[in-house]
Amino acid sequence: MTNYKNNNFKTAVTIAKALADETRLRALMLLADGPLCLCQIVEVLRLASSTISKHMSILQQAGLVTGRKKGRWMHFAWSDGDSSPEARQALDWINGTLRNDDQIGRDRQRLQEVLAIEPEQLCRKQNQN
Amino acid sequence: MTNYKNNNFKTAVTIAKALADETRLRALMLLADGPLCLCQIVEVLRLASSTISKHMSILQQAGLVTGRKKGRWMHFAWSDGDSSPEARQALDWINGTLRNDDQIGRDRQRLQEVLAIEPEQLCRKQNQN
DNA sequence: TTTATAATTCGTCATATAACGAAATATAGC
DNA sequence: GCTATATTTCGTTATATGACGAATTATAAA
Repeated sequence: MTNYKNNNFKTAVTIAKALADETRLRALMLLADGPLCLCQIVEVLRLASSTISKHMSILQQAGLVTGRKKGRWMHFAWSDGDSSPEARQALDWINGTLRNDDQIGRDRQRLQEVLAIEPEQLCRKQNQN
Repeated sequence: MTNYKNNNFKTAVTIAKALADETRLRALMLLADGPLCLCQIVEVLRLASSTISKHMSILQQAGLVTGRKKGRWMHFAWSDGDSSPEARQALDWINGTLRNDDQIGRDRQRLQEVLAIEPEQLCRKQNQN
């Protein structure tokens, strides 16, 4: 007999909602090979930085992604170790499902181009409009 | 080299969207022990039958659930065998995550009461308001 | 064929969500 | 301290979604 309050339900809904958006899935999959800063994700997905920031916040709240401030830059990464088992399983599912997807492949290709640009130059370009 | 068009992305988004709703997760988990007809799900979740019908349709489109007409009744069940691997993995994830959840447990308990009532009586009650 | 009824579809409303640009915040470098 | 700048927060707008009841559809029984 246990009094343990099993609250996986809220967690699962939060995770599923976080995954239920094309932009967030693409952003999540961009992190497959390592951390990225916001402006790099912005450059690949071609959306406003405020929009991407909100999306990353939702992914963080679901425990799928960690965001660490390194100087002026935020480094977003998959939350492998320190996340809930539910989040880790969800990451496995998404990664297994989308690893070979075409859209994700195109995004990764564009990421390679973006990685060739200095991050500083990238952000300056984005903020000068 | 392959020309195979890998379209998992749309599939994954559809599945994640299907899972991103409390009512749908509860309905999905109600099917853990076997098929149910619409009016039974309606009785447990206490929502309008049109609402539940829409939810089940979304779960079906995502490949998570099958609906078979048996006479006047629809029998909804997990789509174990004939679904996409993505859907099956998603089902595994959700089932593993929510199997011991409190909310899901309460729903199952109520399902036991509902299963004690004849389906015919159940539906008549629902349609006479 | 007519009637009853389980489920679905349709029309409507209220709420939630995603997008943007502008303003605010926080950190690095001077 | 001040200035530049990467990111976040805020306010707004358009679209998506979930709920309901009424109308429709499809099947069983009479």
